Amino acid sequence: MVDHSVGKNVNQVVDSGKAIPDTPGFELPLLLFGAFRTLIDRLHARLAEEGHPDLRPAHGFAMQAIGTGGATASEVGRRLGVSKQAAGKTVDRLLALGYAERTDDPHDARRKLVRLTPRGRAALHRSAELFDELRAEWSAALGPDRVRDLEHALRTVVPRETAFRLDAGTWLSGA
Amino acid sequence: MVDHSVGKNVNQVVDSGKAIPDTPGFELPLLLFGAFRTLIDRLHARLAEEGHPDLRPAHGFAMQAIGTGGATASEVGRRLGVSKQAAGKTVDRLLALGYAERTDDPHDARRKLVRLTPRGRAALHRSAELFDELRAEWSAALGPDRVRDLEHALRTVVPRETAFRLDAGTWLSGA
DNA sequence: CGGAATGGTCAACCATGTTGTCGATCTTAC
DNA sequence: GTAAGATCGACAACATGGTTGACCATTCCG
Repeated sequence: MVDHSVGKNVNQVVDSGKAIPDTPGFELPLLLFGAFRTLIDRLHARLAEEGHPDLRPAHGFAMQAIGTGGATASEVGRRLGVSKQAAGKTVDRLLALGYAERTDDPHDARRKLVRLTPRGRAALHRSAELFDELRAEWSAALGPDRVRDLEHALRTVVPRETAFRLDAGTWLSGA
Repeated sequence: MVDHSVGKNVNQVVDSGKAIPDTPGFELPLLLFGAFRTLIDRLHARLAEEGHPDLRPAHGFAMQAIGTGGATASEVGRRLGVSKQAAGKTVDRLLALGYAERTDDPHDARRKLVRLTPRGRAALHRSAELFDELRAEWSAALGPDRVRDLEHALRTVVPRETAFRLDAGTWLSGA
Protein backbone atom coordinates (compact mmCIF):
# COMPACT_ATOMS: atom_id res chain seq x y z
CA MET A 1 0.00 0.00 0.00
CA VAL A 2 1.76 3.00 -1.35
CA ASP A 3 4.76 2.26 0.75
CA HIS A 4 6.29 5.57 -0.03
CA SER A 5 7.05 4.88 3.55
CA VAL A 6 6.15 8.25 4.86
CA GLY A 7 7.18 6.56 7.95
CA LYS A 8 8.12 8.30 11.07
CA ASN A 9 6.86 11.69 10.19
CA VAL A 10 9.85 13.24 8.58
CA ASN A 11 10.13 16.61 10.13
CA GLN A 12 10.35 19.62 7.99
CA VAL A 13 13.68 21.19 7.54
CA VAL A 14 13.71 24.88 6.97
CA ASP A 15 16.95 25.67 5.32
CA SER A 16 17.43 29.04 3.79
CA GLY A 17 13.91 30.34 3.93
CA LYS A 18 12.97 27.56 1.55
CA ALA A 19 10.90 24.77 3.00
CA ILE A 20 11.84 21.23 2.18
CA PRO A 21 8.70 19.16 1.64
CA ASP A 22 7.86 17.40 4.86
CA THR A 23 4.69 15.37 4.68
CA PRO A 24 3.50 14.38 1.24
CA GLY A 25 0.24 16.10 0.50
CA PHE A 26 -1.68 12.94 -0.18
CA GLU A 27 -1.46 12.00 3.49
CA LEU A 28 -3.72 14.82 4.49
CA PRO A 29 -6.93 13.51 2.91
CA LEU A 30 -6.13 10.03 4.09
CA LEU A 31 -5.72 11.23 7.64
CA LEU A 32 -8.83 13.35 7.46
CA PHE A 33 -10.87 10.51 6.12
CA GLY A 34 -9.34 8.06 8.53
CA ALA A 35 -10.19 10.31 11.43
CA PHE A 36 -13.72 10.78 10.22
CA ARG A 37 -14.10 7.12 9.70
CA THR A 38 -12.71 6.26 13.09
CA LEU A 39 -15.17 8.54 14.78
CA ILE A 40 -18.13 7.26 12.82
CA ASP A 41 -17.14 3.64 13.24
CA ARG A 42 -16.85 4.01 16.95
CA LEU A 43 -20.12 5.83 17.18
CA HIS A 44 -21.91 3.10 15.33
CA ALA A 45 -20.20 0.37 17.26
CA ARG A 46 -21.62 1.90 20.39
CA LEU A 47 -25.02 2.51 18.88
CA ALA A 48 -25.13 -1.08 17.71
CA GLU A 49 -24.41 -2.27 21.23
CA GLU A 50 -27.15 -0.08 22.55
CA GLY A 51 -29.84 -1.48 20.34
CA HIS A 52 -29.36 0.26 17.02
CA PRO A 53 -27.45 -2.31 15.02
CA ASP A 54 -29.13 -1.41 11.74
CA LEU A 55 -28.38 2.25 11.85
CA ARG A 56 -25.84 3.27 9.23
CA PRO A 57 -23.92 6.50 8.96
CA ALA A 58 -26.11 7.64 6.11
CA HIS A 59 -29.17 7.23 8.30
CA GLY A 60 -27.70 9.42 10.95
CA PHE A 61 -27.16 12.19 8.45
CA ALA A 62 -30.66 11.77 7.15
CA MET A 63 -32.18 11.91 10.62
CA GLN A 64 -30.17 14.99 11.31
CA ALA A 65 -31.63 16.49 8.15
CA ILE A 66 -35.14 15.60 9.21
CA GLY A 67 -34.55 17.23 12.52
CA THR A 68 -36.77 17.35 15.56
CA GLY A 69 -39.37 19.33 13.73
CA GLY A 70 -39.84 17.00 10.83
CA ALA A 71 -39.44 17.76 7.16
CA THR A 72 -40.63 16.66 3.77
CA ALA A 73 -38.61 14.38 1.56
CA SER A 74 -37.89 17.23 -0.79
CA GLU A 75 -36.53 19.32 2.05
CA VAL A 76 -34.39 16.47 3.24
CA GLY A 77 -33.09 16.12 -0.27
CA ARG A 78 -32.16 19.76 -0.47
CA ARG A 79 -30.46 19.69 2.90
CA LEU A 80 -28.48 16.65 1.99
CA GLY A 81 -27.69 17.82 -1.48
CA VAL A 82 -29.36 14.93 -3.22
CA SER A 83 -32.45 14.59 -5.38
CA LYS A 84 -35.84 14.38 -3.77
CA GLN A 85 -36.14 10.84 -5.11
CA ALA A 86 -32.97 9.76 -3.42
CA ALA A 87 -34.09 11.41 -0.22
CA GLY A 88 -37.39 9.62 -0.55
CA LYS A 89 -35.66 6.29 -0.73
CA THR A 90 -33.59 7.03 2.32
CA VAL A 91 -36.71 8.07 4.17
CA ASP A 92 -38.33 4.78 3.15
CA ARG A 93 -35.39 3.01 4.68
CA LEU A 94 -35.75 4.99 7.87
CA LEU A 95 -39.44 4.17 7.92
CA ALA A 96 -38.70 0.49 7.53
CA LEU A 97 -36.23 0.61 10.38
CA GLY A 98 -38.67 2.37 12.62
CA TYR A 99 -36.78 5.61 13.00
CA ALA A 100 -39.20 7.82 11.15
CA GLU A 101 -42.82 8.03 10.17
CA ARG A 102 -44.70 9.73 7.39
CA THR A 103 -47.81 11.76 8.00
CA ASP A 104 -49.98 13.86 5.77
CA ASP A 105 -49.68 17.58 6.02
CA PRO A 106 -53.13 18.98 6.79
CA HIS A 107 -52.23 22.32 5.25
CA ASP A 108 -50.91 20.99 1.99
CA ALA A 109 -52.19 17.79 0.49
CA ARG A 110 -49.10 17.39 -1.65
CA ARG A 111 -46.68 17.30 1.21
CA LYS A 112 -46.02 14.38 3.47
CA LEU A 113 -44.29 15.32 6.62
CA VAL A 114 -41.59 12.98 7.77
CA ARG A 115 -41.11 12.93 11.50
CA LEU A 116 -38.73 11.08 13.72
CA THR A 117 -40.28 8.47 15.92
CA PRO A 118 -39.36 8.45 19.61
CA ARG A 119 -36.86 5.78 18.72
CA GLY A 120 -35.44 8.04 16.06
CA ARG A 121 -35.20 10.96 18.43
CA ALA A 122 -33.57 8.77 21.03
CA ALA A 123 -30.96 7.57 18.57
CA LEU A 124 -30.23 11.09 17.46
CA HIS A 125 -29.93 12.29 21.00
CA ARG A 126 -27.72 9.41 21.97
CA SER A 127 -25.52 10.05 18.95
CA ALA A 128 -24.96 13.59 20.08
CA GLU A 129 -23.94 12.36 23.51
CA LEU A 130 -21.61 9.78 22.07
CA PHE A 131 -19.99 12.34 19.80
CA ASP A 132 -19.38 14.48 22.84
CA GLU A 133 -17.78 11.53 24.57
CA LEU A 134 -15.65 10.78 21.55
CA ARG A 135 -14.54 14.36 21.40
CA ALA A 136 -13.70 14.22 25.07
CA GLU A 137 -11.54 11.19 24.41
CA TRP A 138 -9.67 13.09 21.77
CA SER A 139 -9.25 15.96 24.19
CA ALA A 140 -7.80 13.57 26.71
CA ALA A 141 -5.44 12.08 24.15
CA LEU A 142 -4.35 15.25 22.43
CA GLY A 143 -5.09 17.94 24.92
CA PRO A 144 -8.16 20.13 24.74
CA ASP A 145 -6.31 22.97 23.07
CA ARG A 146 -5.17 20.90 20.16
CA VAL A 147 -8.64 19.59 19.53
CA ARG A 148 -10.00 23.09 19.60
CA ASP A 149 -7.30 24.31 17.30
CA LEU A 150 -7.93 21.41 14.98
CA GLU A 151 -11.58 22.33 14.79
CA HIS A 152 -10.75 25.92 14.29
CA ALA A 153 -8.27 25.16 11.55
CA LEU A 154 -10.70 22.94 9.73
CA ARG A 155 -13.44 25.47 10.07
CA THR A 156 -11.35 28.10 8.35
CA VAL A 157 -10.45 25.75 5.56
CA VAL A 158 -13.75 24.09 4.72
CA PRO A 159 -16.52 26.10 3.09
CA ARG A 160 -19.52 26.33 5.35
CA GLU A 161 -21.91 24.47 3.11
CA THR A 162 -19.67 21.57 2.36
CA ALA A 163 -20.08 19.83 5.65
CA PHE A 164 -23.58 18.54 5.39
CA ARG A 165 -23.76 17.31 1.88
CA LEU A 166 -24.69 13.70 1.85
CA ASP A 167 -24.44 12.50 -1.64
CA ALA A 168 -21.30 11.07 -0.13
CA GLY A 169 -21.82 7.53 -1.27
CA THR A 170 -22.22 8.46 -4.89
CA TRP A 171 -19.75 11.24 -4.63
CA LEU A 172 -17.01 8.80 -3.78
CA SER A 173 -18.00 6.35 -6.42
CA GLY A 174 -19.30 7.72 -9.58
CA ALA A 175 -22.30 9.53 -10.86
CA MET B 1 -30.39 21.33 9.80
CA VAL B 2 -29.57 20.81 13.39
CA ASP B 3 -29.64 24.49 14.13
CA HIS B 4 -28.25 23.96 17.55
CA SER B 5 -26.71 27.08 16.25
CA VAL B 6 -23.21 26.27 17.18
CA GLY B 7 -22.73 29.53 15.58
CA LYS B 8 -19.81 31.70 16.25
CA ASN B 9 -17.67 29.09 17.84
CA VAL B 10 -18.64 29.50 21.46
CA ASN B 11 -15.40 29.61 23.28
CA GLN B 12 -14.80 27.27 26.08
CA VAL B 13 -15.12 28.62 29.54
CA VAL B 14 -12.97 27.05 32.15
CA ASP B 15 -14.56 27.79 35.44
CA SER B 16 -13.36 25.94 38.47
CA GLY B 17 -11.26 23.29 36.85
CA LYS B 18 -14.39 21.99 35.25
CA ALA B 19 -14.68 22.53 31.53
CA ILE B 20 -17.92 23.78 30.13
CA PRO B 21 -18.66 22.05 26.84
CA ASP B 22 -17.44 24.25 24.03
CA THR B 23 -17.92 22.74 20.63
CA PRO B 24 -20.54 20.05 20.33
CA GLY B 25 -18.90 16.76 19.49
CA PHE B 26 -20.88 16.15 16.36
CA GLU B 27 -19.10 19.02 14.64
CA LEU B 28 -15.85 17.16 14.62
CA PRO B 29 -16.80 14.43 12.14
CA LEU B 30 -18.58 16.98 9.99
CA LEU B 31 -15.49 19.15 9.84
CA LEU B 32 -13.25 16.20 9.18
CA PHE B 33 -15.43 14.95 6.40
CA GLY B 34 -15.91 18.40 5.01
CA ALA B 35 -12.18 18.93 4.93
CA PHE B 36 -11.61 15.60 3.25
CA ARG B 37 -14.28 16.33 0.77
CA THR B 38 -13.00 19.79 0.01
CA LEU B 39 -9.58 18.42 -0.75
CA ILE B 40 -10.85 15.63 -2.94
CA ASP B 41 -13.30 17.83 -4.75
CA ARG B 42 -10.66 20.35 -5.58
CA LEU B 43 -8.28 17.65 -6.69
CA HIS B 44 -10.82 16.22 -9.07
CA ALA B 45 -11.87 19.60 -10.32
CA ARG B 46 -8.28 20.17 -11.35
CA LEU B 47 -7.87 16.69 -12.77
CA ALA B 48 -11.03 17.13 -14.77
CA GLU B 49 -9.68 20.34 -16.24
CA GLU B 50 -6.48 18.62 -17.13
CA GLY B 51 -8.07 15.88 -19.13
CA HIS B 52 -9.30 13.38 -16.56
CA PRO B 53 -12.95 14.26 -16.23
CA ASP B 54 -14.05 10.69 -15.70
CA LEU B 55 -11.74 9.94 -12.85
CA ARG B 56 -13.62 9.53 -9.58
CA PRO B 57 -12.20 9.48 -6.07
CA ALA B 58 -12.70 5.75 -5.89
CA HIS B 59 -10.55 5.29 -8.96
CA GLY B 60 -7.74 7.25 -7.41
CA PHE B 61 -7.74 4.99 -4.40
CA ALA B 62 -7.81 1.95 -6.62
CA MET B 63 -4.92 3.18 -8.72
CA GLN B 64 -3.01 3.88 -5.57
CA ALA B 65 -3.68 0.31 -4.54
CA ILE B 66 -2.49 -1.02 -7.87
CA GLY B 67 0.66 0.99 -7.54
CA THR B 68 3.47 1.48 -9.98
CA GLY B 69 4.39 -2.15 -9.84
CA GLY B 70 1.03 -3.55 -10.70
CA ALA B 71 -1.07 -5.98 -8.70
CA THR B 72 -3.71 -8.62 -9.08
CA ALA B 73 -7.35 -7.94 -8.45
CA SER B 74 -7.21 -10.01 -5.29
CA GLU B 75 -4.34 -7.96 -3.97
CA VAL B 76 -6.12 -4.76 -4.77
CA GLY B 77 -9.13 -6.08 -2.92
CA ARG B 78 -7.09 -6.86 0.13
CA ARG B 79 -5.42 -3.48 0.11
CA LEU B 80 -8.68 -1.69 -0.22
CA GLY B 81 -10.49 -3.87 2.26
CA VAL B 82 -13.07 -5.12 -0.21
CA SER B 83 -13.79 -8.49 -1.81
CA LYS B 84 -11.83 -9.62 -4.79
CA GLN B 85 -15.00 -9.43 -6.83
CA ALA B 86 -15.55 -5.81 -5.95
CA ALA B 87 -11.93 -5.06 -6.73
CA GLY B 88 -12.39 -6.83 -10.03
CA LYS B 89 -15.28 -4.59 -10.94
CA THR B 90 -13.34 -1.48 -10.09
CA VAL B 91 -10.45 -2.71 -12.17
CA ASP B 92 -12.85 -3.29 -15.05
CA ARG B 93 -13.91 0.28 -14.72
CA LEU B 94 -10.31 1.46 -14.76
CA LEU B 95 -9.69 -0.69 -17.83
CA ALA B 96 -12.66 0.86 -19.58
CA LEU B 97 -11.43 4.34 -18.76
CA GLY B 98 -7.99 3.55 -20.04
CA TYR B 99 -6.13 3.92 -16.78
CA ALA B 100 -5.14 0.32 -16.36
CA GLU B 101 -4.55 -2.82 -18.37
CA ARG B 102 -4.69 -6.50 -17.59
CA THR B 103 -1.96 -8.89 -18.59
CA ASP B 104 -1.38 -12.56 -17.93
CA ASP B 105 1.23 -13.48 -15.40
CA PRO B 106 3.74 -15.74 -17.13
CA HIS B 107 4.73 -17.30 -13.83
CA ASP B 108 1.26 -18.16 -12.63
CA ALA B 109 -1.50 -18.91 -15.07
CA ARG B 110 -4.15 -18.13 -12.50
CA ARG B 111 -3.08 -14.56 -11.92
CA LYS B 112 -3.78 -11.62 -14.12
CA LEU B 113 -1.57 -8.70 -13.42
CA VAL B 114 -3.21 -5.34 -13.47
CA ARG B 115 -0.89 -2.53 -14.43
CA LEU B 116 -1.38 1.16 -14.79
CA THR B 117 -1.18 2.50 -18.29
CA PRO B 118 1.01 5.54 -18.93
CA ARG B 119 -2.16 7.57 -18.65
CA GLY B 120 -2.86 5.97 -15.30
CA ARG B 121 0.62 6.62 -14.05
CA ALA B 122 0.40 10.20 -15.24
CA ALA B 123 -2.86 10.75 -13.41
CA LEU B 124 -1.46 9.25 -10.23
CA HIS B 125 1.64 11.35 -10.45
CA ARG B 126 -0.32 14.48 -11.15
CA SER B 127 -2.60 13.73 -8.21
CA ALA B 128 0.37 13.57 -5.90
CA GLU B 129 1.55 16.94 -7.14
CA LEU B 130 -1.87 18.47 -6.77
CA PHE B 131 -2.18 17.14 -3.25
CA ASP B 132 1.12 18.78 -2.46
CA GLU B 133 -0.17 22.03 -3.87
CA LEU B 134 -3.37 21.74 -1.90
CA ARG B 135 -1.42 21.12 1.24
CA ALA B 136 0.71 24.13 0.47
CA GLU B 137 -2.44 26.22 0.19
CA TRP B 138 -3.51 25.06 3.60
CA SER B 139 -0.09 25.91 4.93
CA ALA B 140 -0.43 29.37 3.51
CA ALA B 141 -3.87 29.81 5.00
CA LEU B 142 -3.24 28.29 8.40
CA GLY B 143 0.46 28.47 8.81
CA PRO B 144 2.74 25.52 8.22
CA ASP B 145 2.95 24.67 11.89
CA ARG B 146 -0.75 24.27 12.29
CA VAL B 147 -0.99 21.99 9.30
CA ARG B 148 1.82 19.88 10.65
CA ASP B 149 0.26 19.77 14.05
CA LEU B 150 -3.06 18.86 12.53
CA GLU B 151 -1.46 15.95 10.72
CA HIS B 152 0.37 14.92 13.80
CA ALA B 153 -2.75 15.05 15.91
CA LEU B 154 -4.73 13.02 13.43
CA ARG B 155 -1.96 10.51 13.11
CA THR B 156 -2.01 9.86 16.83
CA VAL B 157 -5.74 9.48 16.85
CA VAL B 158 -6.41 7.31 13.83
CA PRO B 159 -5.32 3.68 13.81
CA ARG B 160 -2.72 3.07 11.16
CA GLU B 161 -4.74 0.62 9.09
CA THR B 162 -7.89 2.67 8.98
CA ALA B 163 -6.66 5.19 6.46
CA PHE B 164 -6.64 3.14 3.32
CA ARG B 165 -9.78 1.13 3.54
CA LEU B 166 -11.88 1.85 0.58
CA ASP B 167 -15.12 0.11 1.04
CA ALA B 168 -16.05 3.70 1.76
CA GLY B 169 -19.05 3.85 -0.49
CA THR B 170 -20.70 0.87 1.06
CA TRP B 171 -19.43 1.74 4.46
CA LEU B 172 -21.36 4.96 4.48
CA SER B 173 -24.49 3.45 3.14
CA GLY B 174 -25.31 0.00 4.23
CA ALA B 175 -24.00 -3.42 3.63
C1' DC C 1 -0.48 -37.97 -6.62
C1' DG C 2 -4.13 -35.65 -4.65
C1' DG C 3 -6.28 -32.41 -1.60
C1' DA C 4 -6.11 -27.56 0.02
C1' DA C 5 -5.37 -22.68 -1.30
C1' DT C 6 -5.58 -19.20 -4.41
C1' DG C 7 -7.07 -16.34 -8.46
C1' DG C 8 -10.60 -14.91 -11.60
C1' DT C 9 -15.27 -14.74 -13.13
C1' DC C 10 -20.31 -15.26 -13.28
C1' DA C 11 -24.70 -14.48 -11.23
C1' DA C 12 -27.98 -12.74 -8.00
C1' DC C 13 -29.01 -9.17 -4.88
C1' DC C 14 -28.73 -4.87 -2.04
C1' DA C 15 -28.28 0.13 -1.17
C1' DT C 16 -27.82 4.68 -3.17
C1' DG C 17 -27.53 7.75 -6.51
C1' DT C 18 -29.27 9.75 -11.15
C1' DT C 19 -32.77 11.37 -14.79
C1' DG C 20 -37.25 11.55 -16.71
C1' DT C 21 -42.25 11.36 -16.40
C1' DC C 22 -46.63 12.06 -14.34
C1' DG C 23 -50.67 13.08 -11.62
C1' DA C 24 -52.16 15.82 -7.78
C1' DT C 25 -52.11 20.04 -5.50
C1' DC C 26 -50.92 24.64 -4.23
C1' DT C 27 -49.86 29.65 -5.95
C1' DT C 28 -50.06 33.35 -8.57
C1' DA C 29 -51.07 36.39 -12.08
C1' DC C 30 -54.50 38.02 -14.88
C1' DG D 1 -62.41 32.56 -11.12
C1' DT D 2 -59.50 30.48 -13.73
C1' DA D 3 -55.58 29.09 -16.30
C1' DA D 4 -50.48 28.75 -16.20
C1' DG D 5 -46.68 27.35 -13.34
C1' DA D 6 -44.29 25.52 -9.51
C1' DT D 7 -43.80 21.83 -6.21
C1' DC D 8 -44.55 17.30 -3.99
C1' DG D 9 -44.37 12.61 -4.08
C1' DA D 10 -44.01 8.42 -6.60
C1' DC D 11 -42.74 5.16 -10.38
C1' DA D 12 -39.54 3.43 -13.68
C1' DA D 13 -35.12 2.63 -15.81
C1' DC D 14 -30.41 2.68 -15.22
C1' DA D 15 -25.45 3.17 -13.26
C1' DT D 16 -22.08 2.15 -9.50
C1' DG D 17 -20.10 -0.43 -6.31
C1' DG D 18 -20.37 -3.59 -2.51
C1' DT D 19 -21.79 -8.49 -0.85
C1' DT D 20 -22.24 -13.77 -1.09
C1' DG D 21 -22.08 -17.95 -3.21
C1' DA D 22 -20.64 -21.12 -6.71
C1' DC D 23 -17.24 -22.79 -10.06
C1' DC D 24 -13.23 -23.78 -12.72
C1' DA D 25 -8.28 -23.57 -13.40
C1' DT D 26 -4.03 -23.62 -11.47
C1' DT D 27 -0.48 -23.95 -8.06
C1' DC D 28 1.37 -25.52 -3.69
C1' DC D 29 2.47 -28.87 -0.53
C1' DG D 30 2.31 -33.09 2.33
